[in-house]
Amino acid sequence: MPKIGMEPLRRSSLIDAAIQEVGRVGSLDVTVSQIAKRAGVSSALAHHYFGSKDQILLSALRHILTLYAVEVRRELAAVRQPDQRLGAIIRASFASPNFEPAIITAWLNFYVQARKSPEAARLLAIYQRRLRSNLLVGLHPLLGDDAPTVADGLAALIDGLYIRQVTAPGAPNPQTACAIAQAYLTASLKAAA
Amino acid sequence: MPKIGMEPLRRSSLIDAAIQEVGRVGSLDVTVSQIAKRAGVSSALAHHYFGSKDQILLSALRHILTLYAVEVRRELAAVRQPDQRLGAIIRASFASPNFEPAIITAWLNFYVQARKSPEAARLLAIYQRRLRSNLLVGLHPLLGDDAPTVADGLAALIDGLYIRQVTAPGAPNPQTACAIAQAYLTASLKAAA
Amino acid sequence: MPKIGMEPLRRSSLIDAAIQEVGRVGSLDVTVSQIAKRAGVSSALAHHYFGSKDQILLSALRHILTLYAVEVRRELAAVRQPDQRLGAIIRASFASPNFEPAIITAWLNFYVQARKSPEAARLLAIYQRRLRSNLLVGLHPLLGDDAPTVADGLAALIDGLYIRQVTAPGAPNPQTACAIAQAYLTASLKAAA
Amino acid sequence: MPKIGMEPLRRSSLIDAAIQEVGRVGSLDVTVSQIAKRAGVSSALAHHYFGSKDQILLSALRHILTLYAVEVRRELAAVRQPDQRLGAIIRASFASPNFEPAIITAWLNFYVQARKSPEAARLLAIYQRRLRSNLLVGLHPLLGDDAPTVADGLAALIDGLYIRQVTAPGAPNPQTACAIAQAYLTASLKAAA
DNA sequence: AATGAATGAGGATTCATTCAT
DNA sequence: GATGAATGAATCCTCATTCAT
Repeated sequence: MPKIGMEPLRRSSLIDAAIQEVGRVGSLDVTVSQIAKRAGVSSALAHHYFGSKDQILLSALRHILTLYAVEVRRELAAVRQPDQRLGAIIRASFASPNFEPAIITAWLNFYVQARKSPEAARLLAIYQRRLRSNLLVGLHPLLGDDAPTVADGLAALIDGLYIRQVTAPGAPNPQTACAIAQAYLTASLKAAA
Repeated sequence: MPKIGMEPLRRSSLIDAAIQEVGRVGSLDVTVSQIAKRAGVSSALAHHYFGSKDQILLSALRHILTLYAVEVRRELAAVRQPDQRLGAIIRASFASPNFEPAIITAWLNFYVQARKSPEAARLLAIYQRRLRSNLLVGLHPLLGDDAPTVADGLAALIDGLYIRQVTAPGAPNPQTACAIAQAYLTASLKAAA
Repeated sequence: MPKIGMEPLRRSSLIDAAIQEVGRVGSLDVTVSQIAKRAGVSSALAHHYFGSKDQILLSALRHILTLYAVEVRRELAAVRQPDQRLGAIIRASFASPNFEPAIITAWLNFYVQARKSPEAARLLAIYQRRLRSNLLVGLHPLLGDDAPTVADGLAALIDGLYIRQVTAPGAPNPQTACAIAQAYLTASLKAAA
Repeated sequence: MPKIGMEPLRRSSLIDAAIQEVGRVGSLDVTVSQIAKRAGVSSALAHHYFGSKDQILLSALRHILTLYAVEVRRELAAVRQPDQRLGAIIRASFASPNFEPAIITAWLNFYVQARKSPEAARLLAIYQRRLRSNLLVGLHPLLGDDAPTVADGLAALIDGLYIRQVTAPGAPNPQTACAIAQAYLTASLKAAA
């Protein structure tokens, strides 16, 4: 068993396991043992690699944010025209890897964790700033001074549609959710014109 | 000391204390002792009145939902014209008692709790249905078959604006948040026309 | 069982149990459970009253130092002539309550603990200062400037005789140990004359 | 890498590391990893060479006792007259290699370990017997039947002066400590005369 | 009605030790 | 010879909950 170079594999599978467990249990009240067992290792090993439960959860948060960032980058890379950037960002937010219930549940819980852990708060703030900035880049040429307000609205709408996937029974499916956000954008632009 | 009719007072102050503690700590990881201490009683008494910690938290959730329902009713009662119902509902969602950070934080945490506790899920589902139904009553005359989609969007936007108060640094203030939601409504109606 | 006013009784029996366990095991590697079990309570209760294992051990240290101080005071109170003070102090150091193996072992371990815990170091320093000061009060009229050196020697001799009770097989018994210390004093005075 | 004859070097550096760590931490609560890291090897290697943590500590104890024995032999070898043997033994006890804080702290802790480990107790007993015997050889010609008592006193005084280096703030420096022990000897002889 | 006393169950964390390479 | 990988067995500590008064 003990091969060399196990660390990255273990870290990765523990992070995955943490996200899945948070998704399964529905809260951050998961034990290190549960996470470790799902990853197929002992809880001692989890501590060996991460130092503490908090670090495991923080790494999981970082991973989730990375997944999201990857999706955004992928969608933006495919864009040819500047005015399609906004659509790309919206699509990224509803793309499948980020939109699984476990991931959404984890995300929801990390909103909570950010109220306790400064480091989690810092990471989420980075995400928030980046999203806002991305939206503004797309909105400013079209709306001028009205851009910030629409950006705030769009960000809130995306957030709301996102977490309602797991908090509101009968929430719209991903495609519909995406369409609602796109419609918000279209309507806001039309209203401003 | 043993006064008559202490029970409702005790229950009420314990519920308030629970909400404040959840708001202060930022998560449901509050101990019964913390809640009891804030309410000025022993933790044994908290159990005496509520039976368990879960029941305390559920009662707090019920209380929060009631506060919201009261606000909605108050706003709707002031409405004269049917087409002003939607504005009333939106206003209610951003009215001050519901919009304090402690309450929002508690609300956010109850979204989490609903993933673990069927009873909490049931209560939240009632709230979601009522909100949706209220919105549909106002939207249907104006939008026909498009009403459900706009209702979903509006509900999501309200939710998003709400939780971003505590999860997004630099989120719009209550008035602006309310204005954004109203603008969404206006724009959606205009776009449909 | 649950009567009122249990706290002082529990604290006292836990402290006794801690000293006995340290004496039995021979080191500070005693578990809170062992201490609690000997005191006839749960380990949770030990934590309830003391907050942490360190606090239990520190309280035990305080108790030991108090026992010693009591003995010194008792012997000094019985003294009529100033020049008998030194003999009283020496006697106190070898008096029976302080001279049980468990107590000596605990004392030895607290010397160790003082190298880790500032609070333990502080308490031991107080004991050292008080002993030195007591010795100097008696020695100064007799030896003048030579008093400090003899005081240091006497303190060291007492310490050495004390811990050798548990570290040197075949160490002199309490009476002999006491006589050795008294002889040291006599010889030092004679040598100075 | 695999060099021939690494074993004695590894063992030696691990023993040194163990003593230094015990001195640094102040107790035997040092981990094998800490010791191994200080010695620049993996903890697995430490086990490979010593078998267990206890064996590492026992070897360190043996090493300390050897250092002391070497010092005694050196001082005795330099002695010309039988009546100078006692002075030589006293000097050896306060000679620099044995008198570093880390060594003294380790020594103090080994007194503790002897209460748990029979093997440690055995080693310390050998040291105690040898010291006593050495002292008696020098004292008997001078004191006859009084020799054992003075030997016990001198041994206790040396022990006391020794450990007070690390347990009593403001303890006499090595030279003064040595002088105190010599003075004890002189005074005892004079008193007996 | 109210509480101090008490505990069982459980969780994070540490660490000596083993093993495959 | 040397080590990274891995774990079982503790141990401290917390907390919801119960109970006698």
